[in-house]
Amino acid sequence: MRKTELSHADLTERALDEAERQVREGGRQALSMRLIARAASCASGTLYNVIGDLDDIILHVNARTTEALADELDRAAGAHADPVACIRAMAQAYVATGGSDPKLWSLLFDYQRPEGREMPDWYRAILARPIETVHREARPAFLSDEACTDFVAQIWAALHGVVALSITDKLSILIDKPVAAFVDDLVDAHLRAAGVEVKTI
Amino acid sequence: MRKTELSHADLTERALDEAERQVREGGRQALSMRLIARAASCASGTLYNVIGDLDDIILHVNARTTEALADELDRAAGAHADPVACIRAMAQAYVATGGSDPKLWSLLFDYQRPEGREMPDWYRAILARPIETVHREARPAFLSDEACTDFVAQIWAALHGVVALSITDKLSILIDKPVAAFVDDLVDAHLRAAGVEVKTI
DNA sequence: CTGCTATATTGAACACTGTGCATTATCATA
DNA sequence: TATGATAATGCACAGTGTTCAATATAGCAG
Repeated sequence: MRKTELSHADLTERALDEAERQVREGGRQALSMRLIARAASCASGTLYNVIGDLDDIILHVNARTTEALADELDRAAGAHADPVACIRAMAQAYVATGGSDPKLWSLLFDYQRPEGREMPDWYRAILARPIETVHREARPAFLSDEACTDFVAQIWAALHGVVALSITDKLSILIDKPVAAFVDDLVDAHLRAAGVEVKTI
Repeated sequence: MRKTELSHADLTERALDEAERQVREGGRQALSMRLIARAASCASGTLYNVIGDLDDIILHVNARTTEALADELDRAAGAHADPVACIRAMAQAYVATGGSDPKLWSLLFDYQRPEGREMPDWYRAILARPIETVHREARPAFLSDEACTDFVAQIWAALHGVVALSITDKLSILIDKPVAAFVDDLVDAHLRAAGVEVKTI
């Protein structure tokens, strides 16, 4: 029973590659079980055995997107020693990554599990990864763990909002400055509110 | 040509009532042109003549949701004289309204027009309405128009993020305090950052 | 290497979907 | 009332996710 496990891993990868491609190009609407099966060279029924239904496939695509974000945040943080500089860089990395593949991000942001189907634990864990990265890097700038947690939660929600509005073309209703500048202001505001030492320009 | 115009208005209302009901109960997935037609007592083709395709129907449903939000913000603001109290009340009204019909709000937040089809101007105008309400009520708390605009943009994006995360069950990953308390903290932080006089607790 | 069983794969079938369009019916005017 | 324009109809088309009986295959005992 080893051979089938290997080929299952292969098939899963091919299927998710195709699913991701479809979403990137045409959003949730473009996802097609039949086309994924065709691209992965298997029957549609096989996808149900190996991965699951369309909801499960979406979950896996979202997991990939989240891990890509976590990697990007790690990269951004790695380039700076100062925690405040780290926070700024991570915020910019967040919106840059989000803006680079809007359709993929919409799937991540918007997707609600159908009622009666909870998020699996492995998925919750993956969602937590990028947040943990931010917390770890930001921690030295704060006096207590609680202060840091509150700060991270607020800035995370705010950035989520910025990217969501920006993707659906609704940020332009609020402001006309570029997103990057707006994000800088937003981060500044939160740092100031949290009482973190910030250089005034 | 008056009679048909009247019946068109009637049909539109019945169709949108049904569309809204469908979304409220089953989200975007539950929307069905055929079922809307059945409930509105007309053929599906007629909907295309009178309202448009499914994308147009979604736009109209979203317009209704936005106007309901604007009304709710007006109500919340009307109950307070002090601009800071107004801001707090409107923020709470925002998340309360958003949380009360998650599926309807997901449609409003997530919906992206298909490429090549811009948002019509009448829709952009409706989207701007609740933001204008917030700006008008918050204005006295700020020294300049620009300061107020910046504040509104930031708080609006942040609240959008909070509701979006809360709807998709992702806010619990960040914090365990109730949403209302989190929103109070968020508003406080923004007021503090903007240099508005806030009573410390 | 053969025979057999358990497991995996298949693809047709089902009940849907949005949308286009030729056909039919209805309305306003002459 | 007759006629030309306009609007409503519902079938046809090309898709959709998902199920499941039938088929093929893989792993293993002899």
